[in-house]
Amino acid sequence: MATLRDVAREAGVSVATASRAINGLGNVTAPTRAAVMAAVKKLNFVPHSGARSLTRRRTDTVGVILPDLFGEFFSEIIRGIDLVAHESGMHLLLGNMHGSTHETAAAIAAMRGRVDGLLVMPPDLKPELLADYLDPALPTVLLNYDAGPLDLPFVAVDNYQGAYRMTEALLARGAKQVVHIAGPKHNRDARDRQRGFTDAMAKIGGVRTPAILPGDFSEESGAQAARLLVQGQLPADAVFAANDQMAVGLIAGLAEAGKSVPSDIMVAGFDDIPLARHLNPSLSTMQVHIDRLGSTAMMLLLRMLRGETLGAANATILTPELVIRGTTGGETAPVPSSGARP
Amino acid sequence: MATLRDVAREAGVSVATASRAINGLGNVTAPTRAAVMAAVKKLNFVPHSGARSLTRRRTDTVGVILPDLFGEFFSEIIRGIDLVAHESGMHLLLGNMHGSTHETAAAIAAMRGRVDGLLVMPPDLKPELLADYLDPALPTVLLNYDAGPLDLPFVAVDNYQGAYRMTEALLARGAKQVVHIAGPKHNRDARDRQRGFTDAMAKIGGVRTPAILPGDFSEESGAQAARLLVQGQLPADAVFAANDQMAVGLIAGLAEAGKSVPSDIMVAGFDDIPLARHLNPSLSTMQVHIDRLGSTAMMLLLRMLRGETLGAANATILTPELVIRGTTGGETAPVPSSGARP
DNA sequence: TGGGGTATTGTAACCGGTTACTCTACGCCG
DNA sequence: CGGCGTAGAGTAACCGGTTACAATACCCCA
Repeated sequence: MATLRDVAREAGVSVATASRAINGLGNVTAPTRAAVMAAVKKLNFVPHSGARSLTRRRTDTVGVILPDLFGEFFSEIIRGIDLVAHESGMHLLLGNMHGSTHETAAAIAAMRGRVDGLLVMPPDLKPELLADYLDPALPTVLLNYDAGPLDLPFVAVDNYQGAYRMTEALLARGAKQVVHIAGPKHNRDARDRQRGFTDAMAKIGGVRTPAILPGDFSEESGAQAARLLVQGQLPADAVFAANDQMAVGLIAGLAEAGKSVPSDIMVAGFDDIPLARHLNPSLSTMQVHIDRLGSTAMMLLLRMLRGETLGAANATILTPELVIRGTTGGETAPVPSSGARP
Repeated sequence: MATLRDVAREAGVSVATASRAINGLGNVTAPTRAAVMAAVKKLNFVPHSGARSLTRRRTDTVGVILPDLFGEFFSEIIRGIDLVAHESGMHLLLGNMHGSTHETAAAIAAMRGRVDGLLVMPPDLKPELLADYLDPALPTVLLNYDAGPLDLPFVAVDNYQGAYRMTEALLARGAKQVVHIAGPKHNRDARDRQRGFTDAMAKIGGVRTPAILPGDFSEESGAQAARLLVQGQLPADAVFAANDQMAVGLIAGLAEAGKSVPSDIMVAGFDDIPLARHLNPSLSTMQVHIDRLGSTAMMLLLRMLRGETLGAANATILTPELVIRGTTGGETAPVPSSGARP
């Protein structure tokens, strides 16, 4: 692969001149520039981004560290980030914490020198650990995580209010005994959603200790909850799952047990993953514009990269919207949505 | 941010010794190593990956260039790639061609000096252009693309045989008039699937010119096809869509028109996206293990990175499997699947 | 006790660009 | 016609690591 030195030699100029010509800086006569460009073409020269970023002290890349890189939820986040990043000519370096704390540290460390800023979503990491891992000099925006004393800007979903409103809606539709399927115990989103649920049950429903079944955000744990519900003879006329995935599993489990939704029991989820509207009956849920989570965070990061100093005060809280569909007795017709590929 | 020089000074050794100690090479006494490590801890030193890769001439990163970064299809590919890459300690740098040829060139160029190898999926790029863009010295594996004379290794799905087998299955289930909804005209996968369909119709069904409706792989184009089918009074007892997305739109469109699946008309798709099994009735389709597309390509790339010379002869063709579900009158019960996050 | 061998450590070049600073040559002015 | 200002081009330091090679120190044995 040709280097800048090769180009300079070929064009009969110094590396400095070659560099200036290629980067379109001033102080280069037209003929000189032409000669350099000819050499570039001839040698098929492409600047070595690694070397370039070393001296420029800029990589034009942002690191994205998520618990996972796939699934509808993360896929949407990445899409939101990419939308904004691409507009600013930024590249995305993906890191994956694969669920382990140790991996998280490694992922963050591996980013050093490769990125100008970081977007991190550490749903079940302790703030102290995060402080250890992060480089204070590297602009960082957190996703769904308020780091408190670390004073980092973040973008989050108002899980508490969302859960509160969904519970309220279920009660308004006539449910008396609403059961919640919780998410992972240490997961912040899950805890906030559970709080919203219990508060709404207490304040609106007048129920002090509503029934809560364990879950871990997976489809299987939703099916498991259905079994508990039916076999345990738990009285319930509505179930609010902490996320859509569990609601999907729950519905399948209920169907197996011969319960019909929504006539026997109403079901609601949280997130509005694309699948939600395709179920039959379609799933009532709290709509989170997941992609906005990513794009908003990326915009905050861009501001930091431009030199602004941002902190927790610049946090953006996204409010989810109530979407009533078939599983709570709303409209049932599935709505066609976006395009896609093979 | 502390540099290696800082660490060396702090530990009272030379940079060379510091480097050796940090990288665990030999020829460093225990006390020296301890001193260096203490300095590393104290200064919170993290090696600068950019600088490191410049001298090592290795980045431990692979570039992934896809038409898009999101959606269930790409998300699954990324998952497959990550699975293998992560095991080998490799990072993923994502590039996006955003549908434009010019962007594709830019994306590939931006990878130079940042990655050790490339995974590229250029579904509608001309081979000549690809040859211009790619660096012959950079190990590259193509996804769903046989570059012919370029002689690059690739991983692809046997679209022809898959479509043939699905058509065969529909005929075996008693369909007489099978209609195909095609994908984008210039898309290779789409064309191969169409060929498989027409060949099967001719050889098995004895139909020389089967009905084919236009489509573009999007859900909306499937709904559009449903309208054509119903309004055009096209006689059909089965529809084979070139991908699942279109099948989803088709089913919604048929429901709107009062046609019931599978009793009035059978429906089949291709890909087996996660959504397929959640539909009601669930969608019959050709199961492609999309993640394997990614993981297999990554494994080929790893071999090249280890020094093997691979070409088109090393291509892997994945054979999709027939999955009969409710939309062709098979089993109807939805099957719970994998876990996920909020 | 001196010489050879080995284990540690240091010096400095290098990866491939960028850029501060220097040098040269030219045009213009007084 | 001499001196100054400036544009164009070159030299070399530098980004932050790695590593070939040189230098030093230490050990052992004859």
